[in-house]
Amino acid sequence: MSAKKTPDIVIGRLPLYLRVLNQLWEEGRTTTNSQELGERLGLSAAQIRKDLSHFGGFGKYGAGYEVAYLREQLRRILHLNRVWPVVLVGAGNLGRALADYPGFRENGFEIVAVFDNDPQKIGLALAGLTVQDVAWLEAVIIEKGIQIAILAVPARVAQAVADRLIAAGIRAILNYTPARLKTPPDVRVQDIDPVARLQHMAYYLE
Amino acid sequence: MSAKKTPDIVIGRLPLYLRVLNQLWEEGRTTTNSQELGERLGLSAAQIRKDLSHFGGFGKYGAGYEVAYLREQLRRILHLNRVWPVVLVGAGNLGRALADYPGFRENGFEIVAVFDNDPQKIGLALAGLTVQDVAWLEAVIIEKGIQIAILAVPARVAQAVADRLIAAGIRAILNYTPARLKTPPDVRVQDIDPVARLQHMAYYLE
DNA sequence: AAATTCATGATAAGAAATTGACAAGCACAT
DNA sequence: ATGTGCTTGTCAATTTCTTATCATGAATTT
Repeated sequence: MSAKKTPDIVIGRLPLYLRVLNQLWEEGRTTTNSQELGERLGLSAAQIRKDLSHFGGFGKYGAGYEVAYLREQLRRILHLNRVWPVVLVGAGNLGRALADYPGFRENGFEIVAVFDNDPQKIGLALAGLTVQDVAWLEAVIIEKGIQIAILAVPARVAQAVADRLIAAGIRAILNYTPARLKTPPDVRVQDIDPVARLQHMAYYLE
Repeated sequence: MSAKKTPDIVIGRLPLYLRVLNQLWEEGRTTTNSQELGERLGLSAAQIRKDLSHFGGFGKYGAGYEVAYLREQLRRILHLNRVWPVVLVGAGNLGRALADYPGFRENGFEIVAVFDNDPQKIGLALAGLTVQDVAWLEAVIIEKGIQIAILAVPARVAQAVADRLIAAGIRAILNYTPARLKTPPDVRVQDIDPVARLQHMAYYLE
């Protein structure tokens, strides 16, 4: 009776599929197939069909997939048929670049509040928002029912801030710090760790 | 006679091990063990031992690992016993934040040149460097023998710039654009895709 | 209307990664 | 010097992930 959960690794590929479908859509294409998707993504056609099969049959035998329909289904599966409000903690160089980045809003994630603890930064205007004192972090998260946070603070305070975020109701953290966050199992963390990525690639260089 | 290659997924964890070892080192610890490393990283002790075993025996039976020694070995394996010069292409919001980020230099990667194609940005001072015309991209890469590039340009020109980088001798690209780069097999790409990460996490929210 | 073509979705096979278990071997205590 | 305790490194077992195969069913052609 175990409801076979879809593997997380499969979920992680769905955003890639969605992005290619968005491209195809912008190119005016109405249909595609697993082979084409695979070529664009550098994955095998079999894998794409297998991944999609976890959620039901989206294609037509002999004809492939309708771009608009599959796109819509993926958006539904990933819960992207809404705009998710996001809090950004940290208004340093990185935080400011993130606040200005239009890609979040364009893809369903809207930064609705920015926090910092530096009096010099509090009150600063940033991408249409005002940097707020981190003291009000919990109040804003609770009031607006926000579930997603972007963490762009110094590594040494990352865990403490994360704890506060989680206590206030945050369930997903995009972690730009190199700290390994300890979180309860129902809180998701994704690390953005460019240094680790460079180090990974350096292995293959000489 | 096939020299069993170490799986890429293992290589990808080594930077995480290294970071924890750096922490332990800063804390003044001289020894550790697979269990402690596992706890700090959220991995099983068995996995850490297995990963390390790909490169030989670094520990002592009954006693664990010497922090300084294991750290040094990992740095050697990852080719981090040197400073890698890096070119940064794109001096927009993101590029500027990356240029200012001290973490690259602190971990063995030094941005030695920044390029853009916008006349407004060319000549700008940026973290001790001057933004150069992207026309000179190849010349600088070749002259300095650079193998690593950070790509922070608009998505629509990402592939074209990547092609130029590769032709000039770049072998590793840290790709901040959402484009899926097509590269020869001997060129490594690591994508930094925060939107995809948020979408991944959104699946688990309600 | 029947036959052919085509790409899916399901299943099976294969490959890869993780976990478990334990002999090996060093350090420390006796 | 011998014994005990502890953690590694390896091998085997298990689990997970990917790839290959093919019957199925829709669309198009004859």
